[in-house]
Order: sequence, then structure tokens, then C-alpha cells
Amino acid sequence: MNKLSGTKKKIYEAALKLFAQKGYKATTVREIARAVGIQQSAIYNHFKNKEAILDEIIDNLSNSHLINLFEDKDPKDIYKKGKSILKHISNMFKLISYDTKTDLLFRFMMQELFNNERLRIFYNEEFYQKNVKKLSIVFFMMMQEEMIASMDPLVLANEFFSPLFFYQLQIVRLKADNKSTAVAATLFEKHTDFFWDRIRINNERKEQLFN
Amino acid sequence: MNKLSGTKKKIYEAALKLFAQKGYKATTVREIARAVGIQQSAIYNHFKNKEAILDEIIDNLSNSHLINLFEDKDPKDIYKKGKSILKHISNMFKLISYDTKTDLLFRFMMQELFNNERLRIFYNEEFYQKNVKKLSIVFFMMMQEEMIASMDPLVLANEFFSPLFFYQLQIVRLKADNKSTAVAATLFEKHTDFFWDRIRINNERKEQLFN
DNA sequence: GTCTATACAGAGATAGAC
DNA sequence: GTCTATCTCTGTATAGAC
Repeated sequence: MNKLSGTKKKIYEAALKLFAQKGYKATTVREIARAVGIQQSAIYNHFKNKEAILDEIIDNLSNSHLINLFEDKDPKDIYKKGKSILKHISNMFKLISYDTKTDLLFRFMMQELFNNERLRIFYNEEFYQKNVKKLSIVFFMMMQEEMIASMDPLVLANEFFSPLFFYQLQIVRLKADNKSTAVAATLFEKHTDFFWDRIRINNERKEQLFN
Repeated sequence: MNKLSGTKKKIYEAALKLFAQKGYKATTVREIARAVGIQQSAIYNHFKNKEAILDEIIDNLSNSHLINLFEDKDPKDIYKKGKSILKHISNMFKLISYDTKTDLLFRFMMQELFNNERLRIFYNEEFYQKNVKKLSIVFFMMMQEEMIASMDPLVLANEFFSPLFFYQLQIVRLKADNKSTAVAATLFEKHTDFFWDRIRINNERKEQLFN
């Protein structure tokens, strides 16, 4: 996507912004053109039609930070860091909520989720399943090393993931109304603290386990 | 809303269904009329215009089960039930996800959240704030009675609420593709178990507290 | 209150000159 | 590759007969 010609990239970015703000259907080709600074018909030199712009945006979601919470790190390498890796992931969610570009992608995704089956497939496989599975591997390894209490890793992964998603939605929603996000933003860290304290095996409990 | 004349109610319900499925903008007045079985122009005998239908739907959200998780019970009366009240709320979320009518309202709400400021106000005040505040009162009372560990009740309320919301979204999304919701449905209960076990003060810990 | 007919505006897309 | 002009279709809304 970064290798597109100047105008095509401008169209892509203007469209993404408008789709995220008003939705795909409510956005007109004329509006996109106006945002880019060209005539409406010139759009068709770069995209076959309006839907082709939408498709290109969906195609490119996979490259975004929205889904790469682990930044290609292998869960098996990072679980040893314990709480700090959870802090890191939690912080990724927070950064994404404030990053102007990724914020648009998230808003676009939520906006069109029920209108586009390809998008739902992306959401399910790349955004949800992939991340939750990686998380559950991390938790599974932590259990084996007796860093955390033993329970269903997949449930644990869902429990860790879901509040982060919710708080992200909160931030993006509040930003849509130019409201303060300060309180919501603190919840990312508080979630990790709360969660880790719940599952960790501290010294006392560890002694109990081995006695 | 239940006191509307026959046709007006039919229009309302057909519109809600279509708005929830395809979004407000993508739904045409003709489609609504076709679903009701009347001519497109006849709609205007019952609603001033298309937007008036949308407004009426938003007005009526407050009457739905979507927001009345507590069914008008006073938090101060129910906290004593401990875990079972959490189970009850968790189950309400699950039921809502499967109830055909409330499911539509939820999907409609998520669909139009970023397109309608009034809807965002409703979401924030009625769906989120109101329920989370009631929850935090419940948790606060539980803390005072030393049923659960002492911490910020509002954080706790958010931590309990957010996975329920997320799992509800999962169910509604999966249903949109006619996929199985069995696994996702189990997460409601597992969440409550996980959560309660985290915060409750069991006998051992209680003894530690008092010694 | 519903119908047919129609007005009117807005949207997506194409043709052809430059 | 961009422009102007235009086509065609679709959508909202109104008028007026029944």
C-alpha cells in the first residue's frame, strides 16, 4: 500500500478517513474526490469503482498494528517476562486507541463489521482468534512454569483480551465526541494489575502448593 | 411504542430489522414498505420522513431489556446474594444475545454507534454508565460486608462488565454469519466464575484478615 | 390510509477533449 | 491523468385520486 502512486494513496487515505467517520454507504465518491482535491471522475483512473476502494482497505488491514499485538514475537520466547509482557500488550491497545491512523482502522472495522462479510472474517481470524490463541500459548507456558495458577488458557486469554477491546472502543467512541478519555485510559493498566494479581502464584501460595 | 396503530408498528419493526441488518443509510424506504406490504409513499402517512423512524427507534431503546440489567432492582437490596447476583447479570447478557428482539437492538446500536450522536449519548449514559454505576454500588456494599476484597469499585465494575459486552458482541457477530455460538456462550459463566474467584474473600483469607 | 404518478436531488459511472 | 459533460439509476418526498 505504501508503494502506491501519489494520487492513489491520497484517495485511499481520504476514503479510509471518510469511511471511518461516516460509514462506507454514506460516503460519496464526490466527497472523497473533494478531500483529495481532484474531480470525481478522476477517482476511476485509480480504482475500478467505489467498492474497489473498500476492498483495498480491507486487504490492507492485515498490515496494520491493529492486529499485530505481538509484533511477530513468538509467544514461547516472551512468556518468561511474566507480568511485563501483559503490560506491554495492554499498552499496545492503549497506543492504538490514540494513534491517529490505527484509530481510523479500528473505527472503520467497528463501523462496517455487520455490513461486510470479508471484514467479519478478518475480524474473527486476524483480530480475535489469532491474538487470543497467541495469548493462550503465553498463559499455557506460564502455567507450566508455575508462574500463574492452572486453568483453561483459552478462557484466560479471553478474559485478558476482552476488557482491552472494550476500553479501546470506549476511547475511540469518546474521541468521536471530543470528550475526555483520561479516565478510560487508566483502565488499561488497572486491568493488567487486577488480572495479574488474580492469576499469579505468589510466594505464599507457592509454598502452600509445595507443602 | 406498543400502542402504535397496526401499520405504524409494522413499519417500526420492519425498519429496525433492516437497520440492524444493513445499516440505516443502506436501507431504503422502499425496502421497508415492501417488508410491511404497502407502497413506499404510504410510509409517510405514519412517519414524517425516514429519519423520524430512526429517531423513534432510538427513543425506544430506553424501554428495552438491553439496558435494564437490574430490572429496576435496587443494588442495595441485592448485593447480599453475592455471586448469584453476578451470575444473574451475566445470564441476562447471554439471554439478550439470543433474544431475537434485543439482539436486533444491540446490533442496531453497534451498527449506528459512530453515525449518530444521540445514539452515542444513549450508549454512554444508559447502556454503559448506568449499569456500571449500579454494579459499582453492588461491589462497594460487598466490600463493606467483607464479602469481597477491597479495591476500587468502579474499576471492578468495568472489569466485570467489559467481558460480558465483548462476549455479547461475539455472539451477535457469529449469528450474523450463521456460525455456531456454542463456545462463545460458555464464556459468560466462565467469566463470572473466574471473576468471583478473584475477588471473593474465602474462609482462609478471611482468617488471615482477622488475625 | 393507501394507491399511482411524478418531481427532484444525489449518487455512481462513462465518454471524450486536453 | 485530469477535466467537463452527461447518462442512468436510485432514493426521498409530495400531489392528488380513490
